Amino acid sequence: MTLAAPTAETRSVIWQRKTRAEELRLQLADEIVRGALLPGSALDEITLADRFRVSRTPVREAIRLLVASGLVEVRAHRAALVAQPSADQLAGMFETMAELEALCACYAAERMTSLERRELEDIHDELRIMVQSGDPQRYHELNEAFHDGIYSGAHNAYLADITLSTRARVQPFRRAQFRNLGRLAKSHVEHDRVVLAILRGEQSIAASAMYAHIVTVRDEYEAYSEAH
Amino acid sequence: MTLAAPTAETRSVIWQRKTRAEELRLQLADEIVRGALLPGSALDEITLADRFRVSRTPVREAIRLLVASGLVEVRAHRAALVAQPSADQLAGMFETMAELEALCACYAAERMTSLERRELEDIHDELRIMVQSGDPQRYHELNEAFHDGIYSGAHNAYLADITLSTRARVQPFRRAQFRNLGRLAKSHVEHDRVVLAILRGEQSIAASAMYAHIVTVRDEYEAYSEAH
DNA sequence: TTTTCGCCTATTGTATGCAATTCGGCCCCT
DNA sequence: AGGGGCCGAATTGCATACAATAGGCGAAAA
Repeated sequence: MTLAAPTAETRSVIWQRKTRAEELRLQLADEIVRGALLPGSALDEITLADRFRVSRTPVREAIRLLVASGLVEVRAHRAALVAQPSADQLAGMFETMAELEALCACYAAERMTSLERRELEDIHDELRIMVQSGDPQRYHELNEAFHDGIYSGAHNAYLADITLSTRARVQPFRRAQFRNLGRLAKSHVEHDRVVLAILRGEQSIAASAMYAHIVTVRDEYEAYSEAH
Repeated sequence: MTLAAPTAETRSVIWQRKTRAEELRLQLADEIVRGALLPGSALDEITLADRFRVSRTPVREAIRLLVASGLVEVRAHRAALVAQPSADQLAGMFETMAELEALCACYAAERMTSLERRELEDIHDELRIMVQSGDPQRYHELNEAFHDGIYSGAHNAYLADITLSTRARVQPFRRAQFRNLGRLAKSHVEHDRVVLAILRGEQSIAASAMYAHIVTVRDEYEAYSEAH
């Protein structure tokens, strides 16, 4: 979800190698995940084409790519909409995400190299500092890196793909969770259990700890959601 | 919105409601999964446009939809290719599929309605007959219905989606498995264990039985693959 | 006043033309 | 003779024009 460093030089190179449709896809996916484009809002082709200074063709291609990834929904002859799953669908996504993350943690405990384990521990330590300094934005970035590290540590590219994709699809519905500093501290305690189990190679403990962590994340979302 | 009766007239209307790109997507996905389009083969836009009597535009859109679903790969200014995962990637897909199917079976054992359980049993019984009559094509269709029944019985639409999608992506690499009549009988015995556990509501047994079933499917593929 | 029918407009879906880029082949140089 | 660079043909990427469709709006009838 992170874009390349925005130097003028690399941007021009990347721009020439990648197609405009691909750039648009990344940009739109980022805006949806970050919440700049809210679920249910319409993706008007002409407006987007005008905004990005391209024709409708690459805009349409980008939208089609996003459709299959689940972030966008279309009906024939209607504007594309940022996906707005029902409560049931969202519950299923959270449930599945918990299982997938737990599975990644299980495999990670089994398969991570010692280098990967050290890197995970480093990120975890940085997160501990963030809890105290209380920078939600930076915490969020490190948290993503933490989970990404576990995905790749599972040594299963396909599993990592669909887990990350699931996380992205759920992300628009849990943006406000890191405003609460108390949540950060609790989250770190949960991470702690996961890291300990992974470092020790305790697969089932890693899985259940991660599952519990995701369930807590879901509960926090639901509590926040009910209150607003 | 109410759906009209499926007379020839309304069918033509429905046909016009869908877009050509969507039709193409379904057609191409079917050909890829069925093996008419082999992994690694090029999807030439002009050839496809000519074949389906449309312009390149809907062909391109269909390809973009398939790209995001993982059945097709593209590089800028190169022809799209039917996805050809490496041995490692394929192994990861099989491993993930086993976990996802096991998870579906677990939830199905917990959540299936009595009607769903009866329908699953019916399909299972039909499969038993197919094993004896030995119609591989019909067996394949019923087998798909069997697994689909478990997916929907899990009562988690998102999990069902990604499991089905995973199955589709792996399908091109296990087409020849039902030629072997002995395999059909063994497969049915494995199904038997799964069905029994689901009907009894034994979640963990259902999951492990399904996991074992998928692992066997993978092993059969690998044996076949090595021999050819 | 309400409901229904039909036209109109705004937006999406498709076709086509042109630009950009890749790759194969040829030529030249060493 | 072999390797590297350059040019051309073919294919994809993008822009624009046109067609088709769904929903809005208004008028007319109940």
